[in-house]
Amino acid sequence: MNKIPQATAKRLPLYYRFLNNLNHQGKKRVSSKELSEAVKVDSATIRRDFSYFGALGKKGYGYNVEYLLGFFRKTLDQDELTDVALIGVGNLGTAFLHYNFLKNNNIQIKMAFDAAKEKVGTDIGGVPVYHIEDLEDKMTGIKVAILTIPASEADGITNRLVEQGITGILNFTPARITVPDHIRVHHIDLAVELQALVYFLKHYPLSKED
Amino acid sequence: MNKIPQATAKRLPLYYRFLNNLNHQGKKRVSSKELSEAVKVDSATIRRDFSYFGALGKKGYGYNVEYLLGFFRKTLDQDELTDVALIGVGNLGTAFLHYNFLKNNNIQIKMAFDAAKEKVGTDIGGVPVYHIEDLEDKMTGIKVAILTIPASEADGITNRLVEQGITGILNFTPARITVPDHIRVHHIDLAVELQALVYFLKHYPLSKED
DNA sequence: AATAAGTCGTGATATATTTCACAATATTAT
DNA sequence: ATAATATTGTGAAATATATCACGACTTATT
Repeated sequence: MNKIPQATAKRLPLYYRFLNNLNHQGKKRVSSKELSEAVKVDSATIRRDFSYFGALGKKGYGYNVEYLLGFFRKTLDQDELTDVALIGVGNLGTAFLHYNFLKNNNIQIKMAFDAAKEKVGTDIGGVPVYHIEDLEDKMTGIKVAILTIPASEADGITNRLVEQGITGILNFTPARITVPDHIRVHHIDLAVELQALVYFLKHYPLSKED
Repeated sequence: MNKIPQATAKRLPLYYRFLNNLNHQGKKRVSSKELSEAVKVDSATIRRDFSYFGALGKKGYGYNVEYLLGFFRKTLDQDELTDVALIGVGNLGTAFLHYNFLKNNNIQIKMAFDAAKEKVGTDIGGVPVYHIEDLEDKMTGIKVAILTIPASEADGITNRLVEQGITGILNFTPARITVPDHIRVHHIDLAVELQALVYFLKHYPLSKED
């Protein structure tokens, strides 16, 4: 089952969300062409992506929205809830806390940490904010963390997270953190994204979108 | 000159920032191996990336930090300033406004727009906030926009940006916006990123980082 | 001066991803 | 019923990216 290409895996949450929208709109069937226009992914790519999970559609018909949705729900473990901790309740962190992941997703931000006294003890978007000192005490059992702290804090906090037994980190700091091999880190660097866009605009005019 | 792979282009801002750090630390030379450890990119990939720009290093020595930095400064148009407008001054938008892009970068957020009266007229991180109604009036000459608004607003605002003559959009809304072919859109979907990380953790244990 | 160690640049290869294009099948229209 | 149209699933080809591995050259060491 581990033979799904990573590029495909990255598109699954996107497909899932759009199928959910269609379902709410009461749409019963959808073709790869329609889906392609909605999510801006080539229709052949969509069919190929789906095909890794078997023959989910019907020739000449398309895909049954409800069936496909149900299938992805299982595949993406939408039943199983994943608890996440957020470290750093600045503007970016707060944006995450207000994002209602539970609405469509299988992810729940269970707690947040910050060093600022005025934030500790509050509730943001229903998520309690604890002091960063209490990380080890409070975070038992949580395997995924979102890092929205200043770059200068990244290494120190990362080490504590590793110590605590984390398995995945979504790193929004510009620092490229070092972790043992068994821990997965995804980097999202807002400045790099913006710079890359500007670079593409200057050097790859008129090309297709990313 | 347009033959640089996109994957390489996406890493350039990253290299640039780390070279800048090294330079500030007073380091004179650096090898692809050292750089590899810092930015977590395979050293052969780094050498290949650099090689698209010619022979920038010296065999047996490595790369001269200052020279390489100067080279990238030119290549990445670090001299030329790109003005950017930010649409939507919520938590995510505010995070961007506090990010000091000018420090290391060639990008300046020149203005921001929001619909909330209490935000209009203020200055956040040195960036003036205008009312979204005034978008067409104020935004003349700006070619790049960051979209940090609710998904429901995405299509409407996008159309106005297209009308106004935008060429690039960094879209943080979950909506996949539709634009004419000559406009480049990069999507960053925070929920998708988090879901993808969780999916990888469950289905691709122990693999290398992304 | 000779040797050892370090490092680049790159041809070749491996891996990953996307896209084409079409047979097979389902639906719709007449 | 029949023909026309729509759409999947996938082999094959194309494209894109990453990695290996080594000759050539530089620097450091003895």
